[in-house]
Amino acid sequence: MARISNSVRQPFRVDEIVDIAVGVFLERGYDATSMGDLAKAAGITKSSFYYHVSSKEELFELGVGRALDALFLVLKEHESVAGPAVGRIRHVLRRLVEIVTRQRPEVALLVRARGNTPVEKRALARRKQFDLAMTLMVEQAIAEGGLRIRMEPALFSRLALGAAVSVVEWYRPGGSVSARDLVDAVESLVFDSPVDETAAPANP
Amino acid sequence: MARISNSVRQPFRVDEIVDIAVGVFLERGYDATSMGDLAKAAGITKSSFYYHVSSKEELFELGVGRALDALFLVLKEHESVAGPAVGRIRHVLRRLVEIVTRQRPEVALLVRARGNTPVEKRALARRKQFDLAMTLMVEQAIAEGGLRIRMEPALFSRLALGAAVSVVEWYRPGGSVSARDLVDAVESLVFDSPVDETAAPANP
DNA sequence: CAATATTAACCGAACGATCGGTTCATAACA
DNA sequence: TGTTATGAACCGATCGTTCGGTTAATATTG
Repeated sequence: MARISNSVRQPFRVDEIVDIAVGVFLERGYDATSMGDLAKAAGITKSSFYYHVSSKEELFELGVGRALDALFLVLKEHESVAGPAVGRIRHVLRRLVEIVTRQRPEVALLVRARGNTPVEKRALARRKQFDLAMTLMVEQAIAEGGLRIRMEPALFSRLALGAAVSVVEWYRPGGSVSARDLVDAVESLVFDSPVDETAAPANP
Repeated sequence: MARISNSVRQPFRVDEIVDIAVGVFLERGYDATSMGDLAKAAGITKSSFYYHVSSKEELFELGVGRALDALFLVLKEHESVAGPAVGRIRHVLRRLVEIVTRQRPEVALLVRARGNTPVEKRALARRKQFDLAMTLMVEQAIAEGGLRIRMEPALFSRLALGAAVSVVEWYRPGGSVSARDLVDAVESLVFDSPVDETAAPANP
């Protein structure tokens, strides 16, 4: 009926509320998740849940904000701005997979957004900036002669990022494939050839 | 107020209703789309819409059914069962991209399903069978010596399919990239190397 | 062929349930 | 004692769905 004693349970912090929310969003999807579901997952009532966040949309903003912040931080890392563009692409791709494994719920919230509301539109716009940064690196890598692809740079960028991001829909920590292996696997899929290219040369 | 004259407009067929529904689902998402939205898109009232389909869930079933039927038909094609496994994988992957471009709304409905309801669970189970078929081909290709990958077959299968399927979220017919180019691009991403592998050999 | 009966295709209105969100009282903390 | 954190009760809106009624098309009958 009122506040819970600190000796029983510490009061929620906002980031804990967001943790719970994005976790349920990951499993059930954003739209299919009601505020009542989230409150139940937190073990409090809906009205108590609203004490910590002002709206469902705010939870979305906080969630995707985490994902977008993590993505753009990668672009500022030293390995993302120094050296040949091919190496920078490899680094960003590897770090992206790491983020997907570590912040899976938040990334899922981002990549599943349809742009139905202004808030979603803003998130998609920021994501588009990330894609553009990747495309620019691909173009630079081609200019440097370090990358030879048979498609437009934007398409290569989209497919590579798509493969990396698709991981959010099935990866489970502690599952049969480790996060480290996953990073290597995505890089290998994009940069290595699984067939003998000397026999049927794709990049002559 | 009642039935529309045939001279004005032909009555809807069920598949036309499904066409409309999956189209709106693609843009707004299944959960975010109300039956009223669908009726408005069809130009009839909500209750009239219910004359053609019994429930929203039935629309989902009919939609994902289309996608799953198309996928499993690919597995029965001659090029999917004859010849070296590498070639069969290439063919299935290319045909998958074709289906993604041609039946984009239906595929989107399938890959976005979270398994929240029994109907969704059934759809995901069928999809899993398709993934398994792909994995088996990868294993066979490795055994034949036609495929050399640095990861588990199931992982390679998931990433390749993930890259192909990720296309549903951005491809638009008549856009900057044609469906044919897209098919080639996905195959190239998976089977070609964009870097000089003789310098830094990944498959020694 | 004209009258009649039946079915197909639609609409307006309303249903119960659930949605996101609010108000207010109350107990614990500082 | 004022602030913080909670629960009970509740609100209007919207959801998927249903129902009663209406008209166009079609099949049957005389």
